[in-house]
Amino acid sequence: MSHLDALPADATTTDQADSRPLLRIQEVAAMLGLTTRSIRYYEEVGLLEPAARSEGAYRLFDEDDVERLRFIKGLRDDAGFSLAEIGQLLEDEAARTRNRARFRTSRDVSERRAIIDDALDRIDRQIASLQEKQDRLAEMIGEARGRRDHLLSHIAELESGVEPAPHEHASPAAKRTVGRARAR
Amino acid sequence: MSHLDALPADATTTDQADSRPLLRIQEVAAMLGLTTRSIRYYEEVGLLEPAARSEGAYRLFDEDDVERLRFIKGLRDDAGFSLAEIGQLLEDEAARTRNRARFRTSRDVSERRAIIDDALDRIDRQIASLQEKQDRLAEMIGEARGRRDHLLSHIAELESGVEPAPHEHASPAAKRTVGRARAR
DNA sequence: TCTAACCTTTACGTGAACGGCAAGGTTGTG
DNA sequence: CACAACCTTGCCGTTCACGTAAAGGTTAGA
Repeated sequence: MSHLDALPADATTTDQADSRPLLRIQEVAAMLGLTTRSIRYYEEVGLLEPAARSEGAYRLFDEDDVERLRFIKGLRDDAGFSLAEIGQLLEDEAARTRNRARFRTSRDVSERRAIIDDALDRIDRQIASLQEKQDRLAEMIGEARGRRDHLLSHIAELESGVEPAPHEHASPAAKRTVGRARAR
Repeated sequence: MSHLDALPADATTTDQADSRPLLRIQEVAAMLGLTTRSIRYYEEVGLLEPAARSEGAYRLFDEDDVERLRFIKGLRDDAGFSLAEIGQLLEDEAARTRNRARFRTSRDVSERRAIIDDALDRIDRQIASLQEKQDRLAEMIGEARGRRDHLLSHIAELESGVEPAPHEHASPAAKRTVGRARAR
């Protein structure tokens, strides 16, 4: 299912009151929790290109632009990618997306197929990158859990035989059966 | 020549008869894939404090320091936390580590218990942070998979309505190694 | 003892990712 | 038409996370 916001019909832009609502930079920024400066900067470094410009050169963003920006923000905030890495992940997807519209009318099947395959490859790379990052995170969580268990074993040690043991690192591996107080 | 005063019998660079080996900054750096500058910087911003200094003020790192640095690197590279956030996660764990020395000598069980409980809380917060980040990553992966499926449906659409394409593509779930070295 | 290879602090430089003006043009509303 | 509230480009400033010398002290080995 889609994840698009149902935005109010009230468009502050040139109301061509039809298919695609176009938003100005401030609206997009507020909507996504970005600053206008950031959005302009992303454009400056080639991460996106607004769908259109008004007569007076105002940037006008469509649904896809917003979606793309949301993705960028996610990659930056949640995944912690640099803008350069994000650029790699997005590559020239914008151009490709535009191409998709162009080739929708194409009757050359193999060409259409090639375009879609290309997009698929790119998405697969995106997923692989994210997955890789998630795996490393999982590993770190595992390590943290290990440290946690280690501490729990110390607690168990305290609660049972309370004498201050000689205590040097590395407790016996037999201490694995520590009751789980509360995890996660 | 500097003043040679009463000096604790050890004061060694490479391990002597001492139980724990102390490493110099370059060794630690090479070992972890960090630069010496980074390590000094982390100390500068309060992320760690080397276990000791040599007589000539060389930084000397023990196992715990290395472990801590490895954790910091993970939080930075894999989880994408800023050094400020890492500082939050590590809090004044350094001071707590010093407390552990007191802990070892303390015979007061409730005090020992308190120290451990505190450490446990901190680790739980670390895990929660990592978990949260992992959840958001999972969400992003889900969205990417959604886009992928969408594309696949387009492919199916193409394949059903036309004659077979001359050459085929790689299998759908081919896991391609996107082995990119991280910059910096 | 001498020396190469480390290390120290101090300090200025740098790229990334914006923040924040200024000076001026554009848009919707009264 | 007036005007506030947007927007534009241009440009300089800032924070973070280091890089890169400079000037000198320390350590281990021959």
